[in-house]
Amino acid sequence: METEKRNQIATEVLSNPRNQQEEVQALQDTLYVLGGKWKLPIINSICNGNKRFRDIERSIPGITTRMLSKELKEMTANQLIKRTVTAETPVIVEYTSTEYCRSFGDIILEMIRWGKSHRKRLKGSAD
Amino acid sequence: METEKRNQIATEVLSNPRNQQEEVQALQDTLYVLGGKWKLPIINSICNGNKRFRDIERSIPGITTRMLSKELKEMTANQLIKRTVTAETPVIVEYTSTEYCRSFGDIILEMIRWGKSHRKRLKGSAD
DNA sequence: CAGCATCCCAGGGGATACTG
DNA sequence: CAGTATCCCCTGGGATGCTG
Repeated sequence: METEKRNQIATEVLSNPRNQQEEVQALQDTLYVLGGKWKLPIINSICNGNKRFRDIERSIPGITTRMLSKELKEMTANQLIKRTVTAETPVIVEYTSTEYCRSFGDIILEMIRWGKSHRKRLKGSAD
Repeated sequence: METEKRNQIATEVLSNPRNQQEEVQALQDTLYVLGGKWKLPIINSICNGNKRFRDIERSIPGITTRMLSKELKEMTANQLIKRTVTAETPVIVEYTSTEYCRSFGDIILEMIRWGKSHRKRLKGSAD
């Protein structure tokens, strides 16, 4: 194996230390926005067309109403999603994704792809 | 705006409910492996060629020795990185990425890209 | 259905100090 | 340099129950 050859994620960009600082910051920014266990699954769910509270809830294994409620509120405040109330006798609330929200699409796709590729490893090997 | 047109991240795949279950699971798997504040920055750092403890530490703003130590140990156990001891008078330890580790490359790239694009928004708007 | 309120706990994670 | 050890706090997040 070539010890010389540095492990690099990308090409020239990352080899520049000056750039690396930027990269790290950018990465941490993203991690900050996406922090927590549920934001990405929620975004994913809504982007997939789920609009109603219960629908979203059911589409995400393991989430509780409390968490969904909290995140939804926070994400609405952060312009990630839009909350719309339609009827009011039996209240109908709908959540939809904003452009901002959809900007996570590629990240989510990559993560789904990764998850699929490595599913066996998660089960196969002892922790 | 077309209410008909579902917000979709991808094309045909996601429109199938059967598939969606898989996607969610895959997403959550990935989130599980990558959980926490530091794993991705650490992976990124090591993949960028940082090998020594101090170097990695310095390359990640905000991380503490404790956290780095903990994560490094865990990630070594999980085959994400490899730990090699060279000299022993002044102990020299080097961390290098495994193939498995590098499989996160695309995710990291996407997140860096996102972070760069949305930097202004993070500062511009009040939380 | 669409949530809010409460209770409660594990553990993620920071600060600081110490060792080989 | 390369960590380990403690102390300690906060909050993410689960369970459960209640309201409009």
